[in-house]
Amino acid sequence: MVQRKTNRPLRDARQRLIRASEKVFGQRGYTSATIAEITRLAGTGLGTFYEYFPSKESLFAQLVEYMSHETRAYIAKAVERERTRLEKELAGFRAFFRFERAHINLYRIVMQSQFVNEDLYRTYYRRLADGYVSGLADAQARGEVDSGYDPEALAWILMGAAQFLGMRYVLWEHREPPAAAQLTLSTVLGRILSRAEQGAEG
Amino acid sequence: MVQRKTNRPLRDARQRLIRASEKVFGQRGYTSATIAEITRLAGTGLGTFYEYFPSKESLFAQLVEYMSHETRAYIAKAVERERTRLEKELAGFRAFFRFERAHINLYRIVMQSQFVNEDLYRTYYRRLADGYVSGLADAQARGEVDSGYDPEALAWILMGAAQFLGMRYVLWEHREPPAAAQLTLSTVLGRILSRAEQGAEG
Amino acid sequence: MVQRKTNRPLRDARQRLIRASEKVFGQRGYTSATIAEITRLAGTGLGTFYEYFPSKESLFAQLVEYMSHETRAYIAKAVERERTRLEKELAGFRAFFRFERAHINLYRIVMQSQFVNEDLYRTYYRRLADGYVSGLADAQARGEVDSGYDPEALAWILMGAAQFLGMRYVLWEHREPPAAAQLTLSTVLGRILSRAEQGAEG
Amino acid sequence: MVQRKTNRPLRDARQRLIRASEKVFGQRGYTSATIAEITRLAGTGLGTFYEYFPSKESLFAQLVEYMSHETRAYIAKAVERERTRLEKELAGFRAFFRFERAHINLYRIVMQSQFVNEDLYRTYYRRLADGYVSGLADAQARGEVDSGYDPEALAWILMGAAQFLGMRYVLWEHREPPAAAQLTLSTVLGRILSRAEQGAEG
DNA sequence: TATGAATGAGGTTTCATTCAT
DNA sequence: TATGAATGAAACCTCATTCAT
Repeated sequence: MVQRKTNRPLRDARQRLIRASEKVFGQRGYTSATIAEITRLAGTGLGTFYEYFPSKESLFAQLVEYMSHETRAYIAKAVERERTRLEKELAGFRAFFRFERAHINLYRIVMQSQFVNEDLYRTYYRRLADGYVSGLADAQARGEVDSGYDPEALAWILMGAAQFLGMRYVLWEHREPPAAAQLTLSTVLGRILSRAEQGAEG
Repeated sequence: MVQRKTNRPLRDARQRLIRASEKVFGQRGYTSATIAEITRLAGTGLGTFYEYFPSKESLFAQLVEYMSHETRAYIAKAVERERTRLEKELAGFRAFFRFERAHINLYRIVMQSQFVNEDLYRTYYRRLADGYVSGLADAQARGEVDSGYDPEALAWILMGAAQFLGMRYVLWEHREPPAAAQLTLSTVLGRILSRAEQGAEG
Repeated sequence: MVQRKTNRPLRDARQRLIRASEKVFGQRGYTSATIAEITRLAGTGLGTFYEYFPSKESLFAQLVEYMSHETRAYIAKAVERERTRLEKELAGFRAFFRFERAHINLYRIVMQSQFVNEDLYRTYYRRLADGYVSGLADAQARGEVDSGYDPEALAWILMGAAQFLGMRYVLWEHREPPAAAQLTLSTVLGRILSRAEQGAEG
Repeated sequence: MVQRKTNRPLRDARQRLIRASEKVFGQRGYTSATIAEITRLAGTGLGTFYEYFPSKESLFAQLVEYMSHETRAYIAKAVERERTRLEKELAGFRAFFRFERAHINLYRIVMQSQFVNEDLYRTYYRRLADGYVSGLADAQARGEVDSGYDPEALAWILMGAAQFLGMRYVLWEHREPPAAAQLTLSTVLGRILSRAEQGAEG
């Protein structure tokens, strides 16, 4: 009852759809993004979307998962080259800024996930936090970091700092934090991560 | 079906709508929230909504604006009682957690505003940052805080820490950060905000 | 984000939708029928449909329910005027043909219900059968009808006869069964419903 | 994913598709049935369907045609062994129930055809009726059956009885009509088909 | 001959907004 | 001023059919 037109084979339709959806989700937001716009940008037919993804939300979730792995892998690689906890943290922050800058649309997607499927979002940060927590706990065990800290709380403090600096400079101004900010950041990290017991309140 | 049928002016219809929308936006999210649900909860007719607000987005924006003032006023009041910058910061963080806990729905609204109207969101944090920046700059001028810091960067670092601790404990677990986290927080703030020049990198 | 045009008040929108849907369901069939065509025929906006019915299937089910009540009420009224079981049966058959003729579209809807929601369909005939069964059992108790019959089986035999004559003449040729058919029918009913024990096999 | 990958001709692909479609049409219904599900069940590629059938509707029509021949052949064979009209009718009814039970899916297909292509359905019953009509006319000519009957009307009455008993017991309860129903049926047929002129109304 | 990726028309449903009352 | 019935744009998703391989 319904007729169709042509069907020239597609190259890499899946990749093209992912790439297009990154852009559309990132710029329009999850709700305003439409499958039609994604497929238009990808140069595929509308139905082709559903050859590769079972639903709009599913693709979105895949994108968040992908970001989760990529972010952590990228940061982990940058961190593993460093020696001290402080150096590792600094390298981690910088890697995060670089990565975010290279994937601004994907980053917006992570933030959106809060309102699409909160579990996705929590899992994203929970996993990121776990990396921090174990790194900090190790450093504490080695006597490198003040053992009075609750590693969980410190992890979230550091993630918050990274996220907000990233938002302020990378997301909003499309650049990495300027020199003054980077210097402030390293001072702050240096003070937090030294072993000296001074400075702690009662 | 059990609604009022007369046309006599509604006592505080506007306030009731705002209150209802707070809840609905906070729980359903901006997109899933419907005017119908808001008016149902407010006990007004559907059309009444448009007597007080020109659009859904407009109400949402007002809510964010409202949150912006309330948050800052609440924190400012808590802070002004304190003497040193460190005490002020600690009091500020704690006030923030309390406020967030008392207005969880409103808080979700702030986060959503990113995807409804990004300006709202930026303005919210920009204003919050401005408070921090001037407080920090004053403290630096008084020699109370390390003058090497870029106040802007430090403000975003501190806001990030507050937001993420708040998200982790208040938003997700509906409680204020536990003692260990609070202790870690005060240690961290103590180290960051002391004047001592040690600990800074390069 | 979406603007609307006008909204002249509608008279009897619900009734107009029901009437239109009867026609569209009856002629196009459940699946081919579209809400758009129903509302077009009813002269309402598309969205108006959902002011009165929660879904396409729901309206369809209501139509079948409605037919169930109407058919039985109509037949019951025709039957109650008659004295003997045979007269009642004959009157019932004729009432059925008249009713079917007056509601051809609705009748098609009943048949379709088999493939939309089988319970609807079964319930329709189950209820109709129950009426037959109790009428026949009463007549048997009074000694008016051969007590060797299984009333359930006889009910379905009679319903089948009515349905198929109705289909053959009313549905397909839009007329009541011609005289020869009516005569045959009354002969057949007469033979079946007489008390005489002759003629039974085994 | 575990499908054949070569292009060698499929053994009986056509038969396999027919068999599969029988099941899928019978269980899902015409509209809900998908070509993809049919080919999956048949173990052929999706495109292969169109090597053998020009369209979904065409296959469906073939199935109905097939049922038409099979039903009549099966009944005819059962009937031809019997002598009297009454015996033939009884044998015909029983054959019908057996056949229906063995082809429940196909039977649903016949009922659906009403809403796919009404001609298919009418032809199905028209042909079945023709068999009855000529059998009854012959019996009337031989003086075996009351010559006052309109054979056409009687044919539809008998078909209706068979269909409804079949629906009630075979389709819905997956068994042949129980003894009491069979006895009632033979009594009814016996009374209808005897030559005696008594019992007719008016 | 056999395959399955590609296609897009078409359908149902939602909901912000309007406006006659 | 308060109301809610009316509206239709817009979105997601399905699936029969085509055709390059």
